Amino acid sequence: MKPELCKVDQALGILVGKWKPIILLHLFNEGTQRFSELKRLMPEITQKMLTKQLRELEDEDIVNRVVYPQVPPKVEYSISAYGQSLQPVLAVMHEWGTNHASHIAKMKNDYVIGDSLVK
Amino acid sequence: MKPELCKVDQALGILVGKWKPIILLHLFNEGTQRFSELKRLMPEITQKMLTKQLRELEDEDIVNRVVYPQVPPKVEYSISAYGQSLQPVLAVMHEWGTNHASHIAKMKNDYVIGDSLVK
DNA sequence: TCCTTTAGTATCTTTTTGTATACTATAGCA
DNA sequence: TGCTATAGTATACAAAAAGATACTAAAGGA
Repeated sequence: MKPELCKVDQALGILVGKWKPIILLHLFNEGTQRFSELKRLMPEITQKMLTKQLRELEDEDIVNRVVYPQVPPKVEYSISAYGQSLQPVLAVMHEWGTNHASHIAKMKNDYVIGDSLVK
Repeated sequence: MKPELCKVDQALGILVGKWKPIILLHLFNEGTQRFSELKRLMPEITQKMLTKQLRELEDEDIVNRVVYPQVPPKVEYSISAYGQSLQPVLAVMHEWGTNHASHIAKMKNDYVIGDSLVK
C-alpha cells in the first residue's frame, strides 16, 4: 500500500484531542447522555471544550445530537448507528495501549535492575 | 470497562503528530531506512521534526536506531520487533479510515442532492 | 422580584506543535 | 585548499489546541 494512500490519519482525526476518546467511551458505556451529565462525568473538561468536541463528533456523524425545545434547554447526545463502527477500532487501540503500558513499564524496570543505576 | 481505565490514548500517544503515521508506514513498507532516505521519502518534513518524531518512536521502543561510527554519519532506522505489534492496529485504523472517508463523502453528497441547494 | 437551572457563546491567555533557517563536525575528493 | 555529504543541533517564530473566565436567555419556583 502506498504511503500517500494511508488513511490512518482519517481515523486519527476523529480520535485525537485530549477529550474525544473519553467522551466516546462514556457514550458507549452509559448510552445517551445529556450535556450536563457528560460534564458531570468529566469534571475537568471546560464547557467550551465539551461543546467543541461534541460538535466535531456530530459533524463526522459519530454522535447524534437531539435538542428538546424547552427551557431550561435539554440536549441529548448518543453514539450514532454509524458511530458504532468505531467500537472495534477503539477496542483494538485499547488492547494495544494496555499492553504497551506494561511493555514500557517492564522495559524501564529491566533497565534499572540490569544496570543498577543509570541516570 | 471504566473510562478512567481507558488506554486508547496510550495508543494514540504513539500515533499522533502530523508525521508519525507516515514515518511508520514508510518503515513498514520499505524496511530499514537511513535518515536521509526517510527525508527524501518525505520532502515536506523538516529535519528537526523527523529527528524528533524518530526519537519519540525510539523512546517507545517502536523503532530501532543504529548508528554506524563513520563520517559522514550513517544512521539506520527500522521497526523494532516489538514495533511490529502496531501493524494490526494501523491496519484496523486504516481500514476504518478508508471507509469513513467514503461515508462522509456519501453523506455530503446525499445532502446536496436531497436538498438541492442548502447554504 | 430575584434566584436557579441548562446549554451554550465570547474573549483572552497559556501551552503545545510545527516551521524556517542557520549552524556544526569531519572524511574523502578534486 | 575548498567542496560535498550526513545527521544532526540551536534559535526564533507561527499556528493550533486547550484552558480560564465571564456572559447569555428564559421558564419555574421561593
